[in-house]
Amino acid sequence: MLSLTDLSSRMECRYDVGLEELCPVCGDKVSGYHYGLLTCESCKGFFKRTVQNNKTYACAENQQCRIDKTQRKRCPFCRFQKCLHVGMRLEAVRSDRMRGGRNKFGPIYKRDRALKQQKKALIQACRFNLQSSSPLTSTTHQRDCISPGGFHSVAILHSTLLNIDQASSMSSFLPPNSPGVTQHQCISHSNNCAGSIGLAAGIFIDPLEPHSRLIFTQGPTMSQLVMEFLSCDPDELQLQKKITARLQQEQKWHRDSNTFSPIYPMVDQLLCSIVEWARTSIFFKQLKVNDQMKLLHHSWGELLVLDIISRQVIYGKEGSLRLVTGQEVELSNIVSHAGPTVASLTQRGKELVERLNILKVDRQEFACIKFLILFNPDVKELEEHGFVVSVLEQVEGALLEYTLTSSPHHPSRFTHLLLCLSELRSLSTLAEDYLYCRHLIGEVPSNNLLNEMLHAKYSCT
DNA sequence: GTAGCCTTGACC
DNA sequence: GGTCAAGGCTAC
Repeated sequence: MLSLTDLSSRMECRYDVGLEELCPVCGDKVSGYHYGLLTCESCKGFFKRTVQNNKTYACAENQQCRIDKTQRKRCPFCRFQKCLHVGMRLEAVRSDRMRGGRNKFGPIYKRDRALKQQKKALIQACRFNLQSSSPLTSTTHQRDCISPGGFHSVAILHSTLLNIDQASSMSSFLPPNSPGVTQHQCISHSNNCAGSIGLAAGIFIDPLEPHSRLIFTQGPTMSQLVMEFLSCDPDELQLQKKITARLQQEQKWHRDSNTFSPIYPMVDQLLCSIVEWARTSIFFKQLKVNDQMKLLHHSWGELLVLDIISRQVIYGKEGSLRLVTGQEVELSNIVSHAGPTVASLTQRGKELVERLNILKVDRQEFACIKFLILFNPDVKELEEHGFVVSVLEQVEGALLEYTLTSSPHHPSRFTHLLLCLSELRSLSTLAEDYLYCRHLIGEVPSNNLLNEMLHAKYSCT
């Protein structure tokens, strides 16, 4: 059982990881701001030597070397690519080698410090609020068990992330993409994701000059980042048409079968759209496929619940549940026909929607929350844990700044959003447990993404 | 070549 | 005068 204290200590752990500041390149202890961001002393020196001496390295492997404290010396090529990827600035290395003084990043460092300070204060306030609210009950001991060895079936998600067409229903969600592209390859060899990386790190790669050096522009503002998150969201109308068409096709296919409830294909289609969203999203698409899978196996339930909840806030009507197909179902109908778990889920979901409606949470904030859920540094054995931490910090910073700008008279808005996220996580646990129980009694169709996700989550118990 | 420590100097 | 992010020095 997971108590609120557990949840709180996990949040504490996660945020302390952020606040004690590990080097985003190698995970060593940070010694200060160097060349645009907080890094350790050795990566600072490495970056300086590389740029000052105009060094060129080659990778003996496949340019996907893991860079951590113990292995950072092994591959300078991948280490330097990672330095650039996390946002170290070439132009901060002085060409005239003048010592001392301040550079033009002073105001950026100052703003970053102020944001970190404010975030720390708000998170502490949030933690205090959490500890004084009622305890949660759930069975999420398996949440800590995500590991590559624990997956029974990873075929559908893996091929979806690699964009290999499956016989399964999700194939229509998959536009072309470069399989298995890492952030290193992305920066050094491809312009496909220059827009996203550029926005994230203030880097611009001239599309007409693929072999030109990186051109550094002014760093992105947090509001730019929020807009980037929003632009990753699929168009609701297109999604509605696509899923409706797929469901009609499946209905024809299974016309003679009355074994499965129609809700499962819909959940499965929602999961496909979530995977597709993640796969093409800023930051996520730069991760290695193994890390992508680990993050999605961990967060699919929360993303699913958020998808359903946000649709009610943005498009829904009071007293009814709006489906992704655009249909409306009376909540009273659901409650009267459902068992106690679904009735409880419906009631708690309704209350959460009411809270979000009172807060008037907008699409930008929902877009940020999706990234907060996806980039979870608590997921075990991430190869690029430092990158995930760094993205999470950027998302938190962007959301905090957005709430302070859009609601200057409501400084605790960020805290309220985090509290709503906490309730959403609790709801997700309940929903996942429910789905897994239905799966055990054979109610969930096999060979689909939902089935695979349930297996991945519960296989290590 | 690496990485820890030292020196420098603009900004507050 | 203190701070801190640059470059420099040097033992390994």
